[in-house]
Amino acid sequence: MEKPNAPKELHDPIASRLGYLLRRASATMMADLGEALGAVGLRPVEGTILILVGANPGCIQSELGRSLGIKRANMVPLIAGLTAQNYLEKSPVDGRSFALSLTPRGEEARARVDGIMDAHEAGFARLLADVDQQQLRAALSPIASGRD
Amino acid sequence: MEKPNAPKELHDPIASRLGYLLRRASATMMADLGEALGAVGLRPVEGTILILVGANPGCIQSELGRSLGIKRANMVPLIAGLTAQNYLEKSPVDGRSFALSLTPRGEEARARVDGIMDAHEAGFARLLADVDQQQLRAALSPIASGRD
DNA sequence: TCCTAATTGATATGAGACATATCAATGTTG
DNA sequence: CAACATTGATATGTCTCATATCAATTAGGA
Repeated sequence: MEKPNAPKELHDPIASRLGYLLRRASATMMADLGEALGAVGLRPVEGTILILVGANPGCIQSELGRSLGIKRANMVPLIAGLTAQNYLEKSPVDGRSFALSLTPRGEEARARVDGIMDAHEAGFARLLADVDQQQLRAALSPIASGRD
Repeated sequence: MEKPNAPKELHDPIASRLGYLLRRASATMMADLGEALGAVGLRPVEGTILILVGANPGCIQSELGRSLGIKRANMVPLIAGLTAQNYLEKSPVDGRSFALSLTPRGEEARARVDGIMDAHEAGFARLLADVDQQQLRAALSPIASGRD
């Protein structure tokens, strides 16, 4: 046989499929971001929410959910957790909804998250030296918007 | 105000991040593939396994797991399910592992899955008319291989 | 204005993906 | 042979995501 003691590697006709590549690439980046955000004690979703609230003070959790593709029901524990940890503040705007904003602690965390995300993306951008980043984003955007 | 009755849309400084785009694009394609594969009664993972076993008859489930980035523990119910439904056959090669192969029913399903996946990818390829597909795959591959 | 619709936050609940720890049986290697 | 690694399996826990339902509230059309 050609390579007697080589670890067997399967022929993979799936590896070239776009959907599969997206899934695996996304998982890789999510795992990396998750580790990086461990330094702040936040998960990627939570970091994302802080950034989004920072950019949209006064927004309500339903809007956040729509923007992130997260169902209302699943936003509840997320916002509750961030509020309980004093990252977010709620103030009633309606009889039913609350304007969200960052607490000072939340703003501090948001800034750290932003820096961590920059570094995280820069690391992967290095893997893509010879790829047109603008074109890559242009390619992914319409797919990402496909089902919201 | 500028647009009185427009549904509020948040400013989203996250939407341009590569990792986020990958995650959303991947979710969109997975959902679409999931629907398409509903016609065969298989989930995306299961379809992928049939294709992989078809291309590598005699492989064992640990190899499949490594190739797909699925932990050994999580392969067990997958292979058991496909075997119970008579898509896969096991024959002992070791005292501990089994050579996997497609049953006739499995081969038939594999062929249908392959066709469905082709159509599925073609649909999204249309969204990327002006993007170099080769370059896109070249960009994603190194990221996808980052953490296995 | 009044009645119906839709929206919001909340709760309960279930499916699926993925991880870790552990185990017995079996191979492999020094 | 003895130490180690691998395989399949089981149990278990977390996280994401989905649906159904609810009460309160708001918005819109007749």
